[in-house]
Amino acid sequence: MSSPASVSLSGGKICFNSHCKEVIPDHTPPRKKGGWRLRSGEIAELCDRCSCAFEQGSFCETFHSDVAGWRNCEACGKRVHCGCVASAPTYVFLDVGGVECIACARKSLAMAPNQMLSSPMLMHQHVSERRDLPVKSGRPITGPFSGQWRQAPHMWNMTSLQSDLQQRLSYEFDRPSNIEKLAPGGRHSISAHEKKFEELPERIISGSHNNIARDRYAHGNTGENDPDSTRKSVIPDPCSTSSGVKIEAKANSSIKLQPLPISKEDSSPLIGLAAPFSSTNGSREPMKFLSNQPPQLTTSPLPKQFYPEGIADTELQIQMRNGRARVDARSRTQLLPRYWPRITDQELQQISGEYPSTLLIIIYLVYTNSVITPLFEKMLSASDAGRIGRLVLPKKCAEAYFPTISQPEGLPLKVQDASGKDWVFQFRFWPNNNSRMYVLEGVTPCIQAMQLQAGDTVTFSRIDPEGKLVMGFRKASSSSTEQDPQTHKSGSDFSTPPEGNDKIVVTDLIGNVPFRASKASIEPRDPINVADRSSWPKFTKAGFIPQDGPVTRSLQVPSKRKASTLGSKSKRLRIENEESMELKLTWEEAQELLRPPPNSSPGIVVIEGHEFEEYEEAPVLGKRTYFTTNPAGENYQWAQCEDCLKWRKLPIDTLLPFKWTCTENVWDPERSSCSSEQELSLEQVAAMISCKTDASKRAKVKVESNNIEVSDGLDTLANLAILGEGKNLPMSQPTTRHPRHRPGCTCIVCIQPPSGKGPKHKQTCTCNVCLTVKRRFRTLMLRREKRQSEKESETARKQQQKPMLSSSEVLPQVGSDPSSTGPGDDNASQKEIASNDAIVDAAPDHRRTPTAVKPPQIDLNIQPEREEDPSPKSDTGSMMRLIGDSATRTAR
DNA sequence: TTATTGCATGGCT
DNA sequence: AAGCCATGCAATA
Repeated sequence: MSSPASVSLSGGKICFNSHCKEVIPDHTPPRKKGGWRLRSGEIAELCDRCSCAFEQGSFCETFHSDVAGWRNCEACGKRVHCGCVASAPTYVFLDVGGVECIACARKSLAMAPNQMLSSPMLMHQHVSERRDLPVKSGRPITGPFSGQWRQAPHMWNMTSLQSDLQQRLSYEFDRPSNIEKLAPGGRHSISAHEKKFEELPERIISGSHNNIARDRYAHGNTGENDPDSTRKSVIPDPCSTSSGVKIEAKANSSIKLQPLPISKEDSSPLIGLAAPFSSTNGSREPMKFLSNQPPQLTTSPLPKQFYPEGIADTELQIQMRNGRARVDARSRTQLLPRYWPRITDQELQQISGEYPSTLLIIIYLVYTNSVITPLFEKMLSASDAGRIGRLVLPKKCAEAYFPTISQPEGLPLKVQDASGKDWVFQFRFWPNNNSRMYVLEGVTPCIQAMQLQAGDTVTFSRIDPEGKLVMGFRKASSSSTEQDPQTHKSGSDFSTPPEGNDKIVVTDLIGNVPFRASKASIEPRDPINVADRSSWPKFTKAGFIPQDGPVTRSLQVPSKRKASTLGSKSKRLRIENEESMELKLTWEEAQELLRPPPNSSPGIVVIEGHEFEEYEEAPVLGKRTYFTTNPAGENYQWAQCEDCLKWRKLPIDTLLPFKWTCTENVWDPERSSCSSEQELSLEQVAAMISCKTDASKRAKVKVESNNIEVSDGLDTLANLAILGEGKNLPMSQPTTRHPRHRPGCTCIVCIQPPSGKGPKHKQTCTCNVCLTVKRRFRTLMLRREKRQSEKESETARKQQQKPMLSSSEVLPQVGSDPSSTGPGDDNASQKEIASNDAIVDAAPDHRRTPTAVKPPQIDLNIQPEREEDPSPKSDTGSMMRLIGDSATRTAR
């Protein structure tokens, strides 16, 4: 059975279903999901009827009802045909025996993300079957971490941008209705399909989190049972609205799972994992994952935390610790997002592209013996970092994570810093407007020891079960030139853990994003072989070097009130920018991948003076590809198979569906199967992507006010390509809600296209912004052309002479080339391809043409103007003006 | 005079 | 419009 379907006498293929025998006409295109996956990697070809049955999950019911192997789901009792390949994706095994149908498994999965260790088929299906879940309107692109933890390892491994985006666009998470589901049921066994884990340490593989989970919940599954919880436990059970899961782990081969509450406004899970990591050279590096999906602040009372009144002693805290993390999590959801310890989507993508989540957990399992709960972080204000020595604490954070204090004098609080040194701060408050203002007093020595300044971020975490508070920090990158590189690292850089401490010494468990920096220290390797144990030590060998985007510190260190106000403003502006950038990344990613649905052209809507493509039908997500030009000048694009992750060379004008696989490689029959080898080695492909990556790095957009560097979305291979280069990676900053758009706003909307204030975008810039702008431009030009054709016969005749409106007609001042034969965007991209002989990140666009021609030089740096310019030949060269003009007309 | 403390103010979300 | 919080500032040491 090497081929999905045998060939019938009539030339057509016979349905793979042995009970069917129906002939599949030759002209029938292969169904993407028509059948199950064969061992060869191919998809069993079924006739329409069988294919439908398979897709509807009724295949075995239809054809195998009288065959042995049926069992009942342990949870719902539904019949499951075990042992049949056709049903393999529809159930999972339970450790405790028995099976669970996919639906029930999914529910469990929603609450126990470590079950991503389960069948990848399950996960795959899980991801792809989320249409049943509501998608929040208005925020189609959900939080960066949405679903990431629940992806199958292989999904992570092949996480390309589209995978991530697809998930974000396609589904949200189940909201576990009760936490008890976690304890029973058992961990799903590791599927035989998932070869990646065959090499995993036995202690990990064999370990079951069940015990831990039971332990966790037996110990006090909620704060309600905690002694300290009586202080202020008026919070409803968060599980009723919880959707997130926090992962905790022990080195003794177990994982703790803790659902984290998500506010009702938030649909994404809050997933936290913090893990010190010890590499082979003995250094220890923490890791963490956190959802950075900002939840809405709720108005419910804050849950009280674990510290009893007036107690800051670690030993005592231990006694109060049972089940606390859950309460913590509940609290966190009510904190302002800006205080969330976080990792950005981009970082996660980088991480996920390189190291599947499971690996991270495993690494965590192997090397940690503590559970780390990131609590919150705060960017230091000038006041915080000043000599007064008072660190203003976000009220909700203080009330949620620090001991309750009833007197303004507060109590001493012991916090361990990155070096293991204990600090004692006075945690107190001031009455303020019928409220309280919480501060940590006496932080100056600590701040100075950490060499922190305004703009840097301090982080607070907790080590369980000790309950030890740990304080880390993250330097604002702009200080990098001012400081010793050694000290510029985050507080979690822990090359020499204190001796005699059996526990992992937690340094910065929140603010640091180890993967980001570790990336620079990772040697390039095959991202597919993620289970290769030999590659683990490479993971975190070097210290973490925060790569925060440059921040204009001067704006944040005011000395006078006036300046202070400026400082305050600038901090907020900075947050805006940070958020903008984060949003921008997402937006760019989306723009890059979204395209009009088939047989439909986008409309244009103008929002606050900026136009957006509007699709009557849902836009299509396309697969991200990379364009290359070989030495012979031939243009290709490269795409990665969704299944086997191999890279295939395709014609340049090919438009790929989001989930594209080798079987759909009709352009190269020899490589139309996952079993066929890659034309180029991963290294070679990576090298090409590297070219692109470098190029896009050079073309990064910077926000004027703080010079935050923005990276385009990196996908797996791009990650691979830049690994080991030792280059600093940009890091997104904490974000907050998006502010109103105002003059001077540098948010994603207002900076589109890149304004003249910031770094100029070159004509050859292939950043997402530019590509999108070009694409919009082309779209609008085409629309304009169409309009003109309809209204003016004379114009129509001209159009007939030049079937495609040359950009030179619209922008004669921008130096179009007479040889231009296609839309400007295509030309622009092609020019770069031709001139650079390198891969160009191709914004998916079905109008792309393979013809390499000189592009019209669209000025990407013009200042957006909102006034309508009636003249399409405005000498401003402002594409935006043109677009705006066109858009405005279109909107009419 | 300087540092510290406690509270008030006002910008901002 | 309420509340947060960055910071000013007067009182005090």
